[in-house]
Amino acid sequence: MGLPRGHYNLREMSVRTRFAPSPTGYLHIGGVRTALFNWLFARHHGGQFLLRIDDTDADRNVAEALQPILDGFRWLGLEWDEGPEVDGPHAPYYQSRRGERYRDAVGRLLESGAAYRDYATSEEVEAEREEAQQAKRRFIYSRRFMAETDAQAAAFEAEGRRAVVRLRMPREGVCQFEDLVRGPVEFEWALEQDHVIQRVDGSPLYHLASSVDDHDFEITHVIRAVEHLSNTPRQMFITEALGYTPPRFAHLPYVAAPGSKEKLSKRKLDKYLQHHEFKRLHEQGAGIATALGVDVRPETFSPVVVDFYRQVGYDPEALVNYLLLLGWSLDDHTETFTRDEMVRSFSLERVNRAEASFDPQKLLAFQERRMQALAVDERVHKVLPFLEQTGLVATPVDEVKRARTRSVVEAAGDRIKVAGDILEYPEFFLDDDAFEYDAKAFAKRVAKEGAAPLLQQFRNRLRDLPEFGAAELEQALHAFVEAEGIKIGQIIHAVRVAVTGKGVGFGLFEGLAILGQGACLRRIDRALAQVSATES
RNA sequence: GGCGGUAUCGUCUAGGGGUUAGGAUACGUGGUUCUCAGCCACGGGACCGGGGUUCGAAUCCCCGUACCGCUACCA
Repeated sequence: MGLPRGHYNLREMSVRTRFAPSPTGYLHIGGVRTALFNWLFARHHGGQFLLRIDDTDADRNVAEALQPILDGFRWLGLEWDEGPEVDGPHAPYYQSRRGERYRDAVGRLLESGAAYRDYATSEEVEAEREEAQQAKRRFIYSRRFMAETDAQAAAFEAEGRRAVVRLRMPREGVCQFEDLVRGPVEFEWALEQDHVIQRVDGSPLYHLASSVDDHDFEITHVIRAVEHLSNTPRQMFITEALGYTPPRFAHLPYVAAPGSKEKLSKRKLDKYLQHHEFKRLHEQGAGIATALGVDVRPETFSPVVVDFYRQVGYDPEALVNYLLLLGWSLDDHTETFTRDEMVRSFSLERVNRAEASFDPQKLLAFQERRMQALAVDERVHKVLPFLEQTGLVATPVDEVKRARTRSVVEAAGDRIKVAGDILEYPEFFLDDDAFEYDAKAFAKRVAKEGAAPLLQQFRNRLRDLPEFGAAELEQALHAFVEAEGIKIGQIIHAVRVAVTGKGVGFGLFEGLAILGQGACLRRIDRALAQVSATES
């Protein structure tokens, strides 16, 4: 504890950070948190944030797999200053198109002796590794197949061997650096392997490409997840061997799975679904997605993936605000941040060092708070696409339906927590004979002994009402209750079920007023007809 | 196995040699109400263990323990 953090002078430096997604087809929630911190750090210092595509290993369709990721960044409002689609002075930003730079770097490393051609097969190296492990020794590659001269290389090649390029790592001393989150860090060089930086086929490996690009793109601060902490020495070695100045490093704790300290993974959805709250989050989303006709297979639809939140109608500000506080805090009480406030107050000094598990409940709480803070019209705007997508209103929506939507949103109030929750109220958009009755609620409230006659009488009162506003309706119902000498519960639930099909919902009088007199009467008649049909 | 990291309510966290260890979320109880949601009030809930230093340790040091990460011709 109390480790000194890095103090450095940023006045003369233009801060440049990067996030480097591989084109996998989805944007991982943990990745977003890392990207967010990079973005915030750059914005805070008035610098640039760039996106670089790590596709050195990709034989897939990069464009297709990249699109959802770029869409995700845009949805979250994490605009990049240089990178795919926007380009910039250091283009291209795809590693697959920078082969020349990497080959050049390998050539220089070879020339200076910082790297060597190695003619061992992976099996041979693996055998050495096994042997060391058996003997409980540290594994250090023998460099048995190292070719230092062209003659040696030719000899190996005559045997039919082909070379990878390995780093000639130091075998004594320590690698030290100051991590901006974790303080001073030390690794023994001798524990480092002679990492491969170029494959047999001549393609570059990650550490080489990354180190070269970070220099080429003038990255000043590499902010990434801790799993890269132990990769740092080899990258510093490459960087320095190339004669470059290494960037500053900051290693963030990773986002852990709900209720655990394990790294959150895209592949373990089944496991997370055993976590009660995570399951609820997923189910709530799946309900909305199903109504939308969205594919909910786990490969594409998972709360681990950012797209999930976009699809079910979360507000990106809520997600970002939640993620910000996962591993970072300003003080002991500030929870809600606007984008400007985040940018203004973010600093690496206040990043936590321990991993933080993803808490679905807290995310939902941020989302609810955010929705509550939005004006009705803003919520209407968010909700409309969901109604359009399900055909509940036409595209584009007409003024009548827009007004109806507004009324429902206003009446539903806090009940609409994510925009997709509007789909809980289809009865306000469907014809009087098209919405469904919840069988259980119907049996309990309408088909129940004595309920129908009361409903019939109250229907007639509604028919005779000159004004059909919520206040008049409330007054009418209370008058009815008093006249009949019944309890309010005996009639109000029956009316709700008859008119909305459900036992639960927002204020009944608001609901009746929204539907209007004609619809209410027709709906009650429909319910009463259904009662007599079952009775006979 | 080796190397590295981390440890405060269930969860996210603030704090930090002497505090009633603070907030948020979740949870419980009560209130408001036509149901649900919300809102209001109240409540229970934490410094991983053991040594050491010290008048005093949750805080500093050491040793354990647990959890996690890395240990690729992946990124």
